[in-house]
Amino acid sequence: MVRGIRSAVEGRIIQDFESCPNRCRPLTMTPSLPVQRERVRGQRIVEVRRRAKRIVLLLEDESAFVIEPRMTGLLLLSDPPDREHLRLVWKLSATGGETALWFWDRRGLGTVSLYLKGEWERHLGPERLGPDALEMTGAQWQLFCQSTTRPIKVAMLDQIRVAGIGNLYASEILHVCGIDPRRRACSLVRKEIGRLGEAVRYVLEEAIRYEGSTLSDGTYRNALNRAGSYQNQHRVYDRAGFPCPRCGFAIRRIVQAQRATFFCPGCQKRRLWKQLREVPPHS
DNA sequence: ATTAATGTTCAGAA
DNA sequence: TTTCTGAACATTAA
Repeated sequence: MVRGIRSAVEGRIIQDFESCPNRCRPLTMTPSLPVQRERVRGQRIVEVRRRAKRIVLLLEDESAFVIEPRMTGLLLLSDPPDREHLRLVWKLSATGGETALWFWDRRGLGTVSLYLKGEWERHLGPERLGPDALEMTGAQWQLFCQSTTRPIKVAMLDQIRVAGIGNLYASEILHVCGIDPRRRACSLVRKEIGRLGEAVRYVLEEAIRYEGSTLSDGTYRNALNRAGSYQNQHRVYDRAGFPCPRCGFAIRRIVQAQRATFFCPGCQKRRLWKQLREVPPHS
């Protein structure tokens, strides 16, 4: 998302910031939209940044928008999937006219907050969000695993411990490193933790390269409303009953912490993994 | 026609 | 202190 909107947004001045007329309920916004609007009109957006799963728009007075798309929120430069669920628009100055950044959100679970200088750092800081999954060192993964007795899959979704991994990718990551999602985090041995750290980076970078997963309900789209293609690379997610691409076992769906988990009982063993090889995408 | 499932975060309870 | 539960929401599939 950040890469998709950065060049169109950085350096531009916010001419106006408004809700879009539709029949949806208003989004969660702190402070309220009119207050946000008053504060940001006329200000330049100096930087677009990512922190875990949040998008940060830094303004010239050092306040910042923090956007949480949650499940279905999209930041778009044009061409929304439908008019119905357009929620917000930033009207931006552009050379020779106006451009716009839209927030579209089918379910409306997304949030848009405007924090003052000093405030946003706290909301993105260590009490609210752990280290970014893509920046974790081996030593940090060690500490992470030692820090809890919960199942590894559940722990990976705890954004205070490690920030940036969502439900879909947690299943994919554990399959790549051959770890059973039911294993307690604190039971992993050093070699497994090393593999876990590698798999996190491998899967997330791969998913970013494919521009995310657009599932059957048409969720993620990029800034130009184009579907991603990582769903075609899924090894286990949403593939219950299909053969594992690595060992051929039928993929299973279980529920952990009220969330769906997909894994392969054949090559994600409770104990040590066996030799793993590269997993090709399913056909 | 009703119900379950979908992913994410937070408040509040265990 | 840590972990778990339910609510928030819209839409679709069962």
